[in-house]
Amino acid sequence: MNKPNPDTSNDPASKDRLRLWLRMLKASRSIEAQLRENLRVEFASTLPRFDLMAALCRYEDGLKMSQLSGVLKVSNGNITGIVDRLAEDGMIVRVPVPGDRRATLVRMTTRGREEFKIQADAHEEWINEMLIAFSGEDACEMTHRLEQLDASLQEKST
Amino acid sequence: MNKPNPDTSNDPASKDRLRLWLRMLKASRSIEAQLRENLRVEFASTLPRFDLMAALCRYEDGLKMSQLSGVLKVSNGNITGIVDRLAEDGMIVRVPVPGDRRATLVRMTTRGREEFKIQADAHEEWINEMLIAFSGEDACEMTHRLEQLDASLQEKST
DNA sequence: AAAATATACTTCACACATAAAACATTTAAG
DNA sequence: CTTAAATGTTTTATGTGTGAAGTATATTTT
Repeated sequence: MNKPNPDTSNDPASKDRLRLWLRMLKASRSIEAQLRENLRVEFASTLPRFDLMAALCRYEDGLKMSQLSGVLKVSNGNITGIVDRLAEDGMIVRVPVPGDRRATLVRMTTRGREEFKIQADAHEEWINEMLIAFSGEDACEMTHRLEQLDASLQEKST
Repeated sequence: MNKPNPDTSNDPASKDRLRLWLRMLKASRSIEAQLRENLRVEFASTLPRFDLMAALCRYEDGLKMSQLSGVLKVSNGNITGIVDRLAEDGMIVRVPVPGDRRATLVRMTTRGREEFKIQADAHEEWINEMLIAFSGEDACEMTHRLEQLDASLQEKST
């Protein structure tokens, strides 16, 4: 009775790691929820739209649908819908790729770039306020640890 | 030209905090995606279902819909759908609340409790493997920092 | 060059997620 | 006691998110 599961009882750190994950999940959900709310209220937009524009802004020449899907790590079908709506709003355009009629290039419009600049500045300021509990140094150290985690996660999936 | 936004240029730590957030988001999305995949493949289930059962298991007497909504911090309407599907699968039951015909109490079934126990053990082991890059001590320290963040976030929203 | 494969994207069926409106019931006010 | 306000839940409209199937076009094999 009350015997812990053998798999996890082997590793006394298991509970500590679980606690860490639950904390991490709570913190990131909480921040994400606030960002979504801010984007909705201030810019009538959403996080996926913001993320997609952020990705596109890093590539002056635009990205193909499948590249967007890879960069944002969401499914192909999902990208279709987000691009549809952003295109309707005139933030981005679909451009045919010469020499390959299957593919579509997606590029920011001038209006999209202007609008994104405003949103990105606000976004940085929101984050700055929410993470005010971390000094610059604290933040760098946490980032470093999370980079190690990321490296370790990539290893496993390879 | 090239003048940084005045709001954020005031605080030199702003960029460090933004980097931290992007890392945190990447890490938690990556872990969440793996958990979702595991739940789907191993148990034909989802993270929202798992979360709801986890919440319910902490309350032997069950929870009302609105309490579930509060504990899980998702909208009322959302809870309705997840409860519908879990009830269809016999994991939980809706029980009328005597004296208040508006409310419904939701409780785990015996089968639900058995099934959740299996899933929760697997879940802990998945997390243990994914966070293997952190020693028990590292994990505790990170948890501590995230708790500080959480406290700071709660403050602002109050 | 015809047939098999691979690639790029969209569509589909489903499960979440939200805010807002609708509905039912209870409680409070006058 | 009857209306008004508050509470508890569901419904609706919309926007993600997924995996799998479908369509169109390119590429490779034979």
